[in-house]
Amino acid sequence: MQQDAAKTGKGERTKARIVDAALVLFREHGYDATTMRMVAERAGVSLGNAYYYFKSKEVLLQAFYKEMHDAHVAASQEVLSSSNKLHDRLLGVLQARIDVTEPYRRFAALLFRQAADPDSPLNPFHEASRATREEAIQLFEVVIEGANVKVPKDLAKELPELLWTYSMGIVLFWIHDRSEDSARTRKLAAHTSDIVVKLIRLASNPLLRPLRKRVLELLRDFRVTG
Amino acid sequence: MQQDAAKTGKGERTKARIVDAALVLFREHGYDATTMRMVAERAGVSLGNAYYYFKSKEVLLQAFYKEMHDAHVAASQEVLSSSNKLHDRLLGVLQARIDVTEPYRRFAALLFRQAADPDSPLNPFHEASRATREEAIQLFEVVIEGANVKVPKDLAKELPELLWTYSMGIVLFWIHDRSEDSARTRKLAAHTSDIVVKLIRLASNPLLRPLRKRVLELLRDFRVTG
DNA sequence: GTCTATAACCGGATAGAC
DNA sequence: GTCTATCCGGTTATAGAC
Repeated sequence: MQQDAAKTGKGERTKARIVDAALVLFREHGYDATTMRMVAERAGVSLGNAYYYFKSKEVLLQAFYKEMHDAHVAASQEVLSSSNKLHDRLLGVLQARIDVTEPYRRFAALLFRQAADPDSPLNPFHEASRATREEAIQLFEVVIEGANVKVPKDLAKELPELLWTYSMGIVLFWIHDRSEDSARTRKLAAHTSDIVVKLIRLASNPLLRPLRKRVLELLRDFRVTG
Repeated sequence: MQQDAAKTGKGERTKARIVDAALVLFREHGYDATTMRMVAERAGVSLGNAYYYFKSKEVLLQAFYKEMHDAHVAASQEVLSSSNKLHDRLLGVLQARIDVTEPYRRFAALLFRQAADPDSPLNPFHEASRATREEAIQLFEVVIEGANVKVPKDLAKELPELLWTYSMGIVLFWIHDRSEDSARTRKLAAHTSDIVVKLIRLASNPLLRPLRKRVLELLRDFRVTG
């Protein structure tokens, strides 16, 4: 938490060495085949020492997740700065994620599995991962802000989180997608993003205001996240 | 696979003893705290023997899942035979599940976590669990069949699976729900089931036929299940 | 070929000395 | 903060009984 920018403490460096070792080994052998003993050895520390810094093997995955997220944001910049069409922007961000995470599909499955566990720190609804989640949602705020669409204020407020949820659905599909170069997921993203944009327009229709109000209220009331 | 109805083979009985032991211990101590050695001892078999019948600790959970499903179907019968209103029937089935599974919320989380793994036999999209999944979807077929609603044929065909998916969403919420007696989930089910019924009516509107067609086509094309 | 038992392995996790 | 030694439990190898 607190940390001198000038001299990075010894602990910090050791910790970084362990993370680096884990990332390399995870990439090379996969999560299951990578043992904590291997991680410790590569990092040049003892097994017990590795556990001093990381309570479990599982939490080492978080580092991996963070890395992927950063790469995703970077890869999204191109579309986001070149088009103001909602559909292009949304689809572009989805495609960027596939591009970036494609080599790590098996990993993503692990992350997803853990995320499904209510008690896991990786759980996206969990307090511990609030920051990560909010960062991910922010990306969709940018998607909307830069698009030339008019949506009712009430909907606009919830839209980023809704789109994030939608994108999580795409990820879920992708995890099960065995097609070459994730072609099926790419197709799915292309088709559904178009529909999502249409649904946003539909939901913005004044005639549907009562239903929309109700759904949005529900979302607020039952948001799992505090 | 093949098995005489008359004399249950010795193996069958041993297998049953192991499942029974596991279910009791899981209920009593939870999944993690229950060791395979405990299960074996309680079943009166050796550890190796338990593994002869069950390839892993994980597959023992399937027995638990099956038991819950059967109980859910049974508990659903009351509403299904007493009302022909779609909303009542749908909500009734959702409530029945909460009633039945309430004591096992922590378990359900484990099942869910495993189900999220593409390679797990518990994965609802996995070939191995096709039968279980179809059985679950069938329940929603009954929900619709006995209801006095008119929906376009194309939608009717997909509706059971759609409702099943919706119900899985409720389960996901429930897993994270820490409220007394799952009160929040019950409220969520009540509110959303009402909205779902309204959405079905909306989607049945002739004006929305083109969009509906498109969404349904998408569902068919991208069904994860073969 | 169907079933059962014993012993060992392996790796995640912890205790406690320095 | 770091190490060594150890535990613990899922899983496997293997040998033999029915």
